[in-house]
Amino acid sequence: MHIFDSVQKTKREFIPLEEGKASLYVCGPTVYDDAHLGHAKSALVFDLLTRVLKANGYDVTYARNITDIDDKIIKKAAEQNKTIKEITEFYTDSFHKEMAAIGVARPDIEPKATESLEAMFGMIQKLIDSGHAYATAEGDVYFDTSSDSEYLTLSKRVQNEDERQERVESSSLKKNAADFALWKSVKDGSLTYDSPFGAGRPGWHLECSAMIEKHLAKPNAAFAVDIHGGGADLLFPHHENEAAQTRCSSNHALANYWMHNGFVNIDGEKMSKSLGNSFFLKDALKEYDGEVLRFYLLSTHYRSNFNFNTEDLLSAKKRLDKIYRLKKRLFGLAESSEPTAFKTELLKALSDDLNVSSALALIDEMITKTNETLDTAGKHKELKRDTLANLSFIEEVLGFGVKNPFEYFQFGMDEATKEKIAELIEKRNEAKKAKDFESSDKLRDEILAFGVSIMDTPNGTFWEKV
RNA sequence: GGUGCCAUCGCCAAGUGGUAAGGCCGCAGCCUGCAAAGCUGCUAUCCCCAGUUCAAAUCUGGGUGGCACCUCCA
Repeated sequence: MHIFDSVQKTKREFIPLEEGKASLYVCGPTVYDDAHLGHAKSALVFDLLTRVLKANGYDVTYARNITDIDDKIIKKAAEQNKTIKEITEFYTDSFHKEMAAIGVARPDIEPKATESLEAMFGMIQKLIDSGHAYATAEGDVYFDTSSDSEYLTLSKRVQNEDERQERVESSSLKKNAADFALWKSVKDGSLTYDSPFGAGRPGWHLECSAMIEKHLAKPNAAFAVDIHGGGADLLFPHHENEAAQTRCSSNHALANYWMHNGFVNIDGEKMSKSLGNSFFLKDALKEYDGEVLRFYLLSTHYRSNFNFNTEDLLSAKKRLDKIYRLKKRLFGLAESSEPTAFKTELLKALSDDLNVSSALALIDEMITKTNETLDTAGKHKELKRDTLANLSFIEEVLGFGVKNPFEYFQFGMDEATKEKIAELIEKRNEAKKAKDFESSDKLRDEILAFGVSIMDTPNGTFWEKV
């Protein structure tokens, strides 16, 4: 399998630190607000990555953190007159629910900042002891970027001297402008923790490095983890700083492979709160089946920027519909456990840096070919068994088509409406039987008015939400 | 200003040296009482200019046009 390494800027073959195993760490959300489509995209990308790694036989350990210590959380709590814990628990819970709705599995490890303080203290101490960090008179602890000869090699950034001078003056206690906080002295009582360095809060970058050491790092490997992922905006300064902390406090570099997913824009504009409802995942879930959102957000390569708009989403839905129609066509039949050429090809496409587009092309070709054969006379027993196996594989590795196909096509329809439609279909079939096509067509118009389409098949009349 | 990314059919989108995947939309047809679904057929030489090469959407240089990061935002 091959992965595009966003630090080396090239596609590299994936060779794990430990044979047969893969460790993955992804920067998760700060739980102070509802998840937006960008969070969904990131979670989806790395959910797909773990599935593809597993399908390739790797024993995957996936960790994604929850940042529950942050100034924005404190601000929100104050605004809503709630406790920090009420805020973080509420948004952690909604994050989990919404991710589940788009088929994102929970990571194996989900560390929280509040539960990782000891690990952070240990890392700060190591950095101080080794001369990579210093405490100021005000009680803050900073990472000394000038002590790390490899600083900025990750993001390949060039320090701007003018800007640097300017910032040094505005923050006189820092040795270098680029130095970042490991521990922030806070004495207002809003949210402070006792530490060997005084009361305060950890710097944001620290938790990821500390959690990785605590949960994933292997003692004698050249890298702490195989893969580190996150949004494209995290490369600098977040990941640059994480990498610096880790290499200066341990005997290994942070990650062998770095993966960064592209951004989600809305109708051509960068997401901003002023754009309203489509911004949040929870609002999108009211309008569309979570799996449609999953399919749509995953249908473009993860490294490209993604432009979310209704037209393309509907186009994606139609594509997913085809998978479900084939499922419907083969509903209730037994599947083969034999390998198929399709499965091999699909995994091959996805193993090439998650080339979902190629995978979808293979899926569509498989569906068309299968339908074509099924349209001809014959039982096609083997084809049906293999096709079901193919569909199962699509579910496993891409998470598409996991629902009951009949329920999928009834998204958002209440029971009363469903019963009403069933009644009208019954009446229409009677009219059809009597060859009273005028009545049957009138009844069909009534059914269509519910926003569904209907289809007469040899197995009866079915309807689908449009 | 610094660093980097991108530009393929009306729309979405693969493809990193060998003569352009797939989907949506559209048109024609098969099927159907008529539809829907399904199936068949049809639709691009890859932003512009120059260069390298037997051969370039794919490499190099220049241009134009988008975009991202450089402010603890995925």
